[in-house]
Amino acid sequence: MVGTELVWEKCAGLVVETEAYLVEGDEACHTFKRPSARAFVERNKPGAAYVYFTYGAHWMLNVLVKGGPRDGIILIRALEPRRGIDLMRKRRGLEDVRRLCSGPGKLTQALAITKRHHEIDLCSDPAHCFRARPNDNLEVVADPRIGISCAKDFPWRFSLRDSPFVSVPVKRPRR
DNA sequence: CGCTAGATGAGA
DNA sequence: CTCATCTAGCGA
Repeated sequence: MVGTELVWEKCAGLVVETEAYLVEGDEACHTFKRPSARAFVERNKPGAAYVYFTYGAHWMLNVLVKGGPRDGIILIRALEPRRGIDLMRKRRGLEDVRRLCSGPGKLTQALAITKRHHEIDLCSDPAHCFRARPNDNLEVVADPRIGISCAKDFPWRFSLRDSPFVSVPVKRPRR
């Protein structure tokens, strides 16, 4: 998904950072402890939006993927704003383009994503979808997930190499 | 720049 | 009680 364009009504941005959560056996995935999350996976097709509220303040946008034992939920963590930037600025109350969508809670605020988008199909609505883009030299790096308190070792945070739009800069080896 | 505190609501 | 976060406020 990194490198695709997330289209959201009047706004759009390049996906530059995601995190993968595995439905089976991943302690950090909602399905590990929540029957409601498992029911969501059961009743939905791949491409369904999984939107939830956390820390009493922030919405998180996730996408359901399916592949048998590799069923998963992908958290969209950061975007490089491409369209509707002034609208994003207004919603965020910020000017700096790099800070508009550089975090999972920031991008939902910039795109006005809330509970009402939970469970919508992101494969059938042109106003809410991921568009493939021609990417010639796309370099994606994998690192440990951040912001979680368990299963920290899985290197399932994926980001566009050297993107200045990610949430937390990827640690680069010194040279 | 880095660090910390605290807001705030839903699920279990 | 925990939590896949963010920002203001403070100090260097």
